[in-house]
Amino acid sequence: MYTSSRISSFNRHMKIHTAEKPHMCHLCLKAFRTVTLLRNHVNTHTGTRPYKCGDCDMAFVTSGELVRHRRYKHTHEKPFKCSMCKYASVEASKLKRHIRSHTGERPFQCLLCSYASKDTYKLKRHMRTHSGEKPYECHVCHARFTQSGTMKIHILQKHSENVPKYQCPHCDTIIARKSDLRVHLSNLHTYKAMEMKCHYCSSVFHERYALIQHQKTHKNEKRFKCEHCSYACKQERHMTVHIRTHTGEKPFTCLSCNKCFRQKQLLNVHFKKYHDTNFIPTVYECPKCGKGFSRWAPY
DNA sequence: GCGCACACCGCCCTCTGCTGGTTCAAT
DNA sequence: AATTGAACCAGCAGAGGGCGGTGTGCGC
Repeated sequence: MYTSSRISSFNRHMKIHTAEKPHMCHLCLKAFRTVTLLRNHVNTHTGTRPYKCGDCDMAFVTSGELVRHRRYKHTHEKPFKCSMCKYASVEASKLKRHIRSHTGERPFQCLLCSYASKDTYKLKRHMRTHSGEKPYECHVCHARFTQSGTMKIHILQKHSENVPKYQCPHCDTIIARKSDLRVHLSNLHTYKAMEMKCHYCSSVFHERYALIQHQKTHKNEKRFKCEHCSYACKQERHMTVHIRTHTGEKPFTCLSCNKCFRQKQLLNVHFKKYHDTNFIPTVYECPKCGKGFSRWAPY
C-alpha cells in the first residue's frame, strides 16, 4: 500500500497503475510515463552520457550510476556492512544477497527438481542443466559449455601456450589445476589415522606418499638370499629352484628316458629336442658366412 | 511539476572450488 | 590381461562485482 504526504508524489505514483504513457520517443516511438524516463531513453539512442567519471573514461546516463561506479571503482566506499562478518558492499541489494549465505535462505525454487538458489541468476544458470543449453562455444575446437568459466578453463588448458601449472610443495608432481592439486595433497600428503603397511616389509606409514616412496626402495632389492651361498634374487620361485642346486633335488622326470631335471622348463626343452618327432629346431644363420647355429648369440 | 539523489530490482559477469567420470601408466 | 590409482577434465554451484533501469523522497 503506497502512501505519501504529498499530493504530487501520490499523483506520480498513481501513474504506474495506468497504461498512460504520454511521453513518446521521436526516434523509436516507444512511450514513457515521465519526461525523465524519456530523456534517459533518448540518451541511449544518442549515446549521451552526461555524468562523466573524473577518474576514468566511464560515463553514465544518471548521476546515481556515476556515484555507484565511483564507489565500486575508485573510492571503494562500502556503506552496507554485514553484522555477522566483515563483508561490506556498495549496494544494499548485495548485502541482502550476502545475508542469505548466513541464513541459508533460498527463495528461488526450481520447478523441475529440488534445487533452490539464493538468487535469480543461479536459478537461471541451473535451468540449463534441465534444458541442455550450452551457450558458450570454444572458438578453436567448437566444443560447447554450459558456463563461460568452464569454457575459459578449457581454452586455457587445451589451446593456450604457457599454461599455468601448480607445483606440489611436498613432491615433484606438477598439476594442471589448483583444485586437482588440492585432491593430490589430500590423497598423498595428508596424515591418516589408519596405519598403511609396506607390501614388502614390516614398516607402517600414515601418509600415502611416504609409503609409496618407501616401497620404491624395495623395487630392485634382492630380498631372497640363499643360506648356503651368495646367491640372491627378487622372486621366491627363483630361490626355490636355486635351492635344488644344493639339495640335488630334480623333481621333473622325462617319461620317455627317465632323465631328471631341476626345472619344468628344462624338461620341456629336453622332451621337444629328443622325443618330439614333429620338432623342427630353429636355426640361426650367420649373415656373413651362412653357417647355421642352434642358439642365437649375436657376435 | 521538475529534477536530483537514493533505494531497489534485475541481469550478467568472473572467480572459486568441489565432484564424479575418464584416461592412462604402473603394477 | 586385469586391476589400481593419480591426474585430467567438464559439469555445476557458491559468492560477489558491476551496471542498466525504474520508483520514490524531497528540495527547489
